[in-house]
Amino acid sequence: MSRSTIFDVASLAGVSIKTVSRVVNGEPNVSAGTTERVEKAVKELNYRPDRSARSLASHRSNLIALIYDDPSVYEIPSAGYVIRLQQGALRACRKTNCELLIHPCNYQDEHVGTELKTLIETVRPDGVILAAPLSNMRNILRAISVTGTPFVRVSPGKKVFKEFTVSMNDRESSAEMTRYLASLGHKRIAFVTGHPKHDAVQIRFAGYQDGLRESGLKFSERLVEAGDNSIRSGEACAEKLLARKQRPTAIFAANDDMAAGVIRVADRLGIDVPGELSVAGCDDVALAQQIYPALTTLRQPLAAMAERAAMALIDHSRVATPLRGADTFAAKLLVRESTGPAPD
Amino acid sequence: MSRSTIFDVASLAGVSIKTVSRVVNGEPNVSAGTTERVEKAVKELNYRPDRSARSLASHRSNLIALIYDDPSVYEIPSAGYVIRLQQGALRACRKTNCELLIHPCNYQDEHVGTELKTLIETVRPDGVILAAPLSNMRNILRAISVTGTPFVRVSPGKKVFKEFTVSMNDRESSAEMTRYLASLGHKRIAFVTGHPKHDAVQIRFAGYQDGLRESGLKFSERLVEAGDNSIRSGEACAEKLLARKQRPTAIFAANDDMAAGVIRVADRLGIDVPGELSVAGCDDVALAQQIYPALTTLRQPLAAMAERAAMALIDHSRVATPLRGADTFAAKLLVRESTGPAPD
DNA sequence: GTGAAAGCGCTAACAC
DNA sequence: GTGTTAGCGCTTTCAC
Repeated sequence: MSRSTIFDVASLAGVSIKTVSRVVNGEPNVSAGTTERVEKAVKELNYRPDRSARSLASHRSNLIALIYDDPSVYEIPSAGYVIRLQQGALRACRKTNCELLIHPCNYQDEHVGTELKTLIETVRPDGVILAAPLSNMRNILRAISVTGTPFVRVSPGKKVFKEFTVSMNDRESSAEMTRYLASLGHKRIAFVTGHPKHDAVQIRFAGYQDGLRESGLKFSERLVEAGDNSIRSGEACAEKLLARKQRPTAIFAANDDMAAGVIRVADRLGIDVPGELSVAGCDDVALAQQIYPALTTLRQPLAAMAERAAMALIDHSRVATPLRGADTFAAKLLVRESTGPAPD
Repeated sequence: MSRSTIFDVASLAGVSIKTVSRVVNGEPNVSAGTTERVEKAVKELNYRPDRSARSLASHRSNLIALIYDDPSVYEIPSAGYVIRLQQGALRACRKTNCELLIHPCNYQDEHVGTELKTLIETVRPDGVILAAPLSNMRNILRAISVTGTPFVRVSPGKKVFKEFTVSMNDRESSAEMTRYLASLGHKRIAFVTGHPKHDAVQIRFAGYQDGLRESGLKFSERLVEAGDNSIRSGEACAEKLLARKQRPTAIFAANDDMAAGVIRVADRLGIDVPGELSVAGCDDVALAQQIYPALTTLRQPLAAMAERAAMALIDHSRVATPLRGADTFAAKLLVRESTGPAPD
């Protein structure tokens, strides 16, 4: 059985192909009776509009491209990050009959810009979702801009471009976490900063400082160590922080991996978590629930963010809704086992 | 600047559109000089063939669909599994100018069949990659079969259908792991079976028995416990196995999660791994390297398998190469910290 | 409210 | 080797 076309439906329903097109696309100006007959014919013939023909005629591909940094298979955090982005974007695509094209790439590659430009010119998606850390990089943003394809940035740290952006309220959430720790009685709350290139993670540092201030604690550089987002760097920072004579009673790390590193070191040093030391992270990666004690952390609503991004792009391509400004999503503070009252 | 079409290239190069088409598609029967002029024009105009027009005319979508069970975000093993599949399939797609469409779905949903049928009829991919555990399920296989779209099954346990299949040599590899444990001097090697619906995992049990036989050890049902692939089930099995008076000195689990559960229980019971008990898993999920001691395991070359699957489908769609039989990929035995010589 | 006609940009089939 | 001609199955435009 070869596929039925719009002509088959039209002749079965006794109408013109244009009317079928109207019904199929939910356009107005079709009488109820006609609509019904057409729908019956569609069902009877198991008719599905041909994507290619539709795209060719309408100049819309109904394709959304999701671009992200290629996760190393063995870095769970990235794998989970990517999966959540995909899940959110797919949700929007399914609602709207779009398809999602995924494109992992290496943000350190000096040719990414060209690669992405070629990709977009070849595929011609209706919109592009650019996930962090790619969404911060000027060379990448520029390469995509020149194609003229609408794009949305997910979790960019700085709002350098004017394009639409979805992000978590990193600063407020980090302040909230800090206040939460202070509310447990902690006075010496340390912070482990993240990779300097990862802006979102930098903003959390500012939030930490806000939180201290709001809790009436004062900031001290002796309570800050610089990591690079890796577990190992978290360990290194923890070793320094826990070697201080005035050792912190709480450590808040700019991401979960580093927080996991902190816990690991505490374990090695025989420091009880959370009895003697509270540890908090950020991101709620899968690891956060696997380690012992399970990590108190902030969950970035990534799927919701990606869904919003995809939806905005699709709307924009169909009804030309504007694509500017920023949508902020509140992080959720997940209290688990790694935080508790400050020791006396 | 609006996109240039094949006509623009043709007129700039002073040839017909058919000649441009020939050059762009690498078809024979074009003189070197003409080819050169056309290529120059292509470059000058930054011409990219339009996917939709091409698909419409050629009846090929240049789309490959990758279908897999939707990973729960917090189950790392699945996230890593999916990412590896995607990476492999994408590799093949990039080499061949295809695009990859991903479609996570819930294999327990009673309507998956219909869902996938609709997906395929709507998208019309040139081929479908079906990953385990979906690749075993008759209702799903049937739904895809009726669409007539070529498909490849990844890691199906049983070879029920005649379609092309890529898989790991589960049986041989499990036998190898068992022989490896025996070679360390272990006499009582226990096995934790996996979810009865997950066929690949079942075959490992057969491989375990092969390995015992090949090592001159005899099989005993008292050394087997039935799990369901979850960490928790691994813990339950370990509790039973380690409660035996004649306790095993090695436990081989049909997947890594269950092996992790075994290690967790050993830890709780104060049994040293690998001093008093060797533990081995299967799959090399991310978790395998995160736990302490790091898990000795078998790595399924998922990315290579998915790449092969995608490549086979693309070849098939372009040059009608047959799509039958099975490709087997050897697993890699990764010796890490959880296995060691048998205690005296 | 409905329809006719003209493409969208390419490939396929065949002619030269 | 190269060109001509017809579609592919839809949307768009405009007429009624």
